[in-house]
Amino acid sequence: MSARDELLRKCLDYFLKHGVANLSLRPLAAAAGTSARMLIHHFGSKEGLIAAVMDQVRARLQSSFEPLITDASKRKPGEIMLGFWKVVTSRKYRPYLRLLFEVQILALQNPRRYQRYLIDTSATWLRLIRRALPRDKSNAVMATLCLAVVDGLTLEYLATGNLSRTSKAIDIFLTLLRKQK
Amino acid sequence: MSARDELLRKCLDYFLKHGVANLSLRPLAAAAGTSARMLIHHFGSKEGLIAAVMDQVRARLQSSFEPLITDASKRKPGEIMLGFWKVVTSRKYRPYLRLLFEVQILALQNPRRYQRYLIDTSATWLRLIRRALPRDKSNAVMATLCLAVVDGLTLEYLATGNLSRTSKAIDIFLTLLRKQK
DNA sequence: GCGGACATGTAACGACTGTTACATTCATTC
DNA sequence: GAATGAATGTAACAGTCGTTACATGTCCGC
Repeated sequence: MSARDELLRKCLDYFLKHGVANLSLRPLAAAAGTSARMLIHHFGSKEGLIAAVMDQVRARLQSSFEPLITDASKRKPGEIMLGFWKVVTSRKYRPYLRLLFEVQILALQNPRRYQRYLIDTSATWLRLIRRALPRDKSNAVMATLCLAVVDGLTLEYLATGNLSRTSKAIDIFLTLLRKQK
Repeated sequence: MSARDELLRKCLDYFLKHGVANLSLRPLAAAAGTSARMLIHHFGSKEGLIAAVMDQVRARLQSSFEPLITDASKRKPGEIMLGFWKVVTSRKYRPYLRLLFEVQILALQNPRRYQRYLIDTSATWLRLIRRALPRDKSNAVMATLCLAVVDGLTLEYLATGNLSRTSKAIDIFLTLLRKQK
């Protein structure tokens, strides 16, 4: 593993802990056991560093959702949504989701700087959900609703830490979906 | 209207445009036609300024949702949710919602600084929705779900600007709710 | 042993940060 | 009319920011 990769890993850890909104090179460098000088040297600029780290975030998340994607055709929609919810609320991925939401919100206020990190986020997830739903004319809208439910409940879970109530809400939603047919 | 109130109004406008994450006194002062010196003089500190502005945001939002709250008992749950959706997606309130989401996300990474601005946000809305739903044992969880739907769809709407698709998703959700009974 | 590319440390640059000291104006009150 | 206190302008403080110039070290191919 190259020195740059090692550094990238430590930077990712720091991002997951401290977010990206108020990121400052010197404290990050100190935590990673190096200097701001070296961060710029390896990543070109602060922008480049953020891009590299966020690419890493996206890669890790995508690999985590890969099983859900590949097995999508063999499962019921409800199972897939529950699978999503399990990953999204696991302690391991909590900081990742926090980071994703942070970038999404920052992009709302500062599109020029952050919007590029959103390219895949919403569209990819929407596409995935659409594949798991019946291919009728309401497919796109229904996928929008399912994504919104997971998003909204994830946000509520991150804010309050109340896993029980939010998980029950997912269950109710899946019940509504079943009764619909 | 006192000079402070006038200043506060201009600061609020600036917050709605530029957010709070990367707020800097000097550009804000320039936009408000004053100096950083005077901002500190009137509000004590940057912290005090943010608190004053966010209080203003909360007050304006609450007054906007007041009709929905007072008439809640006379309407069907679906109507109330649609009313919420109308307010939340109106051009006028778009920047307010952006700001609210921003503060919520910032609070996730920096609770000490921002959590106080969240005190009412989630709990108040949840309480309101609960009052509009049947008082059965699933009341709290159902309210959680409804709030998450509005939250998730609002976020999607803010990010993509696609009002048609997100509005249709709300409609589908309300249809699911009606079929449930 | 030598040269050359790369890694790294030190220190600094200029810009920007919130905040404050000092001076001045202005209106009001005794 | 003098005095007092608030409003405001100017300039600076000490600190942090991303970035860079310069020097030193370190390792590899020849």
